[in-house]
Amino acid sequence: MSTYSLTPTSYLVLGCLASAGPSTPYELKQAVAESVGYFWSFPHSQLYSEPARMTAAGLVQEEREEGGRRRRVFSITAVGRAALDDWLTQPTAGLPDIRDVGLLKLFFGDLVGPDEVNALAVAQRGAHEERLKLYEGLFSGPPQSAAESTIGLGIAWERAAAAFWASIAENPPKPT
Amino acid sequence: MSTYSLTPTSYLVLGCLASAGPSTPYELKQAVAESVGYFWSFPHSQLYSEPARMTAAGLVQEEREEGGRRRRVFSITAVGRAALDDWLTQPTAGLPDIRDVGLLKLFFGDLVGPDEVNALAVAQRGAHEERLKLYEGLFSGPPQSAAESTIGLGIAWERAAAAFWASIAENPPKPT
DNA sequence: CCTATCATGTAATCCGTTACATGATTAT
DNA sequence: ATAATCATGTAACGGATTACATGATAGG
Repeated sequence: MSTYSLTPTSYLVLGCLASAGPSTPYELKQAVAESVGYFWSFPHSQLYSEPARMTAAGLVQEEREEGGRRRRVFSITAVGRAALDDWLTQPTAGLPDIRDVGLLKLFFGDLVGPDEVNALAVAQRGAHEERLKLYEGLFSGPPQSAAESTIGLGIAWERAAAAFWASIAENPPKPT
Repeated sequence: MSTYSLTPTSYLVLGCLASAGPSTPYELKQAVAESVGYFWSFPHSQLYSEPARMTAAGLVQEEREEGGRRRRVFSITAVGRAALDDWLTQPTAGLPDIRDVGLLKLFFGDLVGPDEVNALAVAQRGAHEERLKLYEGLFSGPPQSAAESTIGLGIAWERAAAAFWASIAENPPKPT
């Protein structure tokens, strides 16, 4: 047997197929772009290769449309659904790395100078505030689903990050 | 010419070499583990392969110790330092994805049920609080350097995330 | 009709991870 | 001595990104 293992991307695709029903890669791309893609993005090519890999593993099955373009339509199998449920049922206490390029530059800020750190802080603050506005404009009322509730963490993160960079800009760290 | 391009990991290594001076991969590993590794971690094997790649590109040079174990010692070259300064000087307005596995599970929470979502929220809240305590214990006074100031974002993030998951646990999203 | 954009897909490369493996050093 | 742990390194695999490429549709 192969050492095939499912990545978060795999489960993302499985979850989308379970939620939205049979989909073409392009439909997946669109669905991802306006929802989960806000906090977990990747290029569209993976929405072609990942279902293909999972088809080989039996978690997903592929059909072709009859007429016209004969696009591929993927749907989740019972095996795939079981794997997804297994994964969703494990609570996951692990935390992600922040892996923020701006923060990495700040970390090495002493190698350059306060001006460069300040420019970085201003740029980062602006970007976070912009993203915050985008998030705040997405929904009006309280979240209507678990999926919608995820935006809350996005908003909290952007607020925290914008405030952090503002404080860096106001009170730049000076090396001793 | 090769299409060699520097990744954030490359700059991380360059920055460590610029900050700490010539280092062996193991010294890099230790330095990373107790500082930048808190928000940008990777396995130690990359601290062997990455300097090797950069040596080929002329950004870093390698020497071997004389006696005993003849370990590799890497040091940044003038070319490497210039590349690092270039990178540090560009302000980087780009934002990272959150890419949080727990958040991904929450996103698909409607596929399982409120109990599973609650268990997830409790586990995530606990993990974030634990990490928060770790961060808060690292330094006593105000940050003494740009590097130390990065912990501020870590703390802000953990607080925001812990509060978010607490709110999910208290007020679980119910699908309509 | 022509062209710009959307839609759909493939190929190749490479970074990052996982796994393996072996020298040194310390403790008992 | 010998086990255990720390230190150091390599090999191989595969997922993720980048780049390329072509088919449809709509607008002018």
